[in-house]
Amino acid sequence: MHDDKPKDLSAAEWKVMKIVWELKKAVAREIYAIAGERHDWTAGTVKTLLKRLCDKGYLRTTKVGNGFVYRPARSAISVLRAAADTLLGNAVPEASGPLLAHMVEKSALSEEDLDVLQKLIDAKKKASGGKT
Amino acid sequence: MHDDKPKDLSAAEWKVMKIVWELKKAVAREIYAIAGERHDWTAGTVKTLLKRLCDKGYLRTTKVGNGFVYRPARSAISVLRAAADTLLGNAVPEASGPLLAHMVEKSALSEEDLDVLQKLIDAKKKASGGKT
DNA sequence: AACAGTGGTTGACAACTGTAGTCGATCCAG
DNA sequence: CTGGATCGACTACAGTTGTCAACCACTGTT
Repeated sequence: MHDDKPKDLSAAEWKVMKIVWELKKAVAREIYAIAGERHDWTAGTVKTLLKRLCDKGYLRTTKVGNGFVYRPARSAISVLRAAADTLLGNAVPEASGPLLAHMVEKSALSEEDLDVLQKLIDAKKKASGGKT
Repeated sequence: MHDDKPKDLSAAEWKVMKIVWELKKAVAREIYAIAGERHDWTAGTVKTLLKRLCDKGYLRTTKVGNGFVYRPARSAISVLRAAADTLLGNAVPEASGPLLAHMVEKSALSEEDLDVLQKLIDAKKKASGGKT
């Protein structure tokens, strides 16, 4: 296609994306409602953001009746990963550890998530442990 | 002064901050040099960014001779934490686990960092393990 | 004291963002 | 089919960001 360089999301766009990721698919009205509640945005504002997100390739639409059904064109996790990479790229290396620690603390993680992380960390320890 | 609401850093500003965080303190010339190498920015560009960072309260300056010595007004880790919180806030909850996993994989972590994380995760597991 | 360098301040300008209203097409109820 | 409700496209507009050049003040040198 042509999303070679996926343009980054702006703050407001993230918020709209979050709504759509949560709903998985949604029509305008639903999005306006949640966005209105959550951020006090008028429909006009959300319209613009939806449009921009379509243009940027983050949303796919299918015509239905009067309007569209919106659904994510990219998974939340993949977009988040990219954002995380940027964040890590901005981090001075000594800060990565504390940064990760902070995030782990702040996150609500399931047992499974914790297991996965635990294993990952174990593996990393073994891998690096081999140094003199 | 006026850092009630620390304005967010823009992408370019992060890059300059990173340089200053790395150097801990630096004069213009040093920053121009690294920024030039790293991002192909002209001195003019960096000047503007430095100015904006001062205005936003991210850099403190002390007059020395002709110009300033720049140094971070906020620690890298605290700024990163804030950015991380934003990121987590943008994440749909199911994604936090995978997100963290991705970041742990991608980061270069010291043994100590790994220890800290391990303990954190253990603690979390125990805390949540008591259910059923 | 005059000058060349270095560096901060300003001004510029296009692109992107945040916010939102208007308008014409479309759909549903009557 | 007619009228009201929706919805997406388009327009608007101020503020932020990315990029820089021009200008001016201060420094250190000769």
